[in-house]
Amino acid sequence: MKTPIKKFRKYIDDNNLQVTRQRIDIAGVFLESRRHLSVDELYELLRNRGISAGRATVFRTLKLLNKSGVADEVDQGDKVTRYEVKTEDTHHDHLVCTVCDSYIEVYSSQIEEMQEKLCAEHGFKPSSHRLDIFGICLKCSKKKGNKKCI
Amino acid sequence: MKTPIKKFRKYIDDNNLQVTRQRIDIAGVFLESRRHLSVDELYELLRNRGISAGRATVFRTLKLLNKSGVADEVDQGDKVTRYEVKTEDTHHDHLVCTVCDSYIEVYSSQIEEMQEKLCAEHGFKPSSHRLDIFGICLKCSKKKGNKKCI
DNA sequence: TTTTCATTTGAATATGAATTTCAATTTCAT
DNA sequence: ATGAAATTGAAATTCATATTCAAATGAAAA
Repeated sequence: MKTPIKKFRKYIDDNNLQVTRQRIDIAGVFLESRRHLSVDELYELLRNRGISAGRATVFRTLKLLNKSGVADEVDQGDKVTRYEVKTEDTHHDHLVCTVCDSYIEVYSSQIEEMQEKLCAEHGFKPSSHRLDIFGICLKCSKKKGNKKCI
Repeated sequence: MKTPIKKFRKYIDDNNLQVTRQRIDIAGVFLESRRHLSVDELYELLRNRGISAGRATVFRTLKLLNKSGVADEVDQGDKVTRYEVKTEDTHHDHLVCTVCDSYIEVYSSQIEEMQEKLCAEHGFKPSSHRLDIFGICLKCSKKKGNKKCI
């Protein structure tokens, strides 16, 4: 099992790209963070840690991480593309809270199987899918106000 | 059971809006079409039929149709918001072909049930969801070239 | 019908995220 | 160290979405 950072370095090698300070810094902070991050969010996170990197570089590095198979794109339906660290284990779906924007990652092999069956019935060859359930998380449904759930 | 156009008119009435030529024309063409339409696509469709309406009006009318409960937003993951006529029957998921951009609407009550269960396990109150499976449709997988499937 | 007042329209403009440009800088191999 | 090639990042561009505002239209009153 290869670590994300090794995967990233391998991709860089294989494609005759260079290992630069920015790429290492950006990948490092991204991989540590266990959140869904947009370009701007990651850019700010880097700034807060005193790491200098331009937005364009953050943007390009996230694309690179995605192509390396280290990062997955996630679309929370708000027109902003975010990325998450691709887990070694299976694909997962999301329960997205519309009050606090937090999310829970879930996985159901039964649902996956159903999907396979559904595709087969239509002669459709699936390559990826996305299941997002929007609603209200436990914390928020217990609260009165509209404060963020952290 | 109310027809979509009546629903739309009721919404207009209830909100002290006006029934205008443009709104009727735009809603008419949208409801006839059985496709997913973006603002620009619907705008072009209208032009082709010799119906004059500005992009801004098409944009606003689609929002209005959405609020009326006549149109649903669909996100094909390509950063363009499209709308589809909301069906009377249950919600459906999509098998989206990444070669020709066509899609098949599918529905599986079993998958829906699984989703409910999954949410319940996490104390999550679902309000909506989105399941899109991306892959290659039957027609495209039979073809050599990359021509559109229509 | 004519006046009055609010709503609607649509061309133009603004917004904002995604993406690209390009000159300056950095990296790597020699 | 040198030079070719890749990278960086500020600024510009693109493109869909959203808003502005003056002119047009609609509805209600006179």
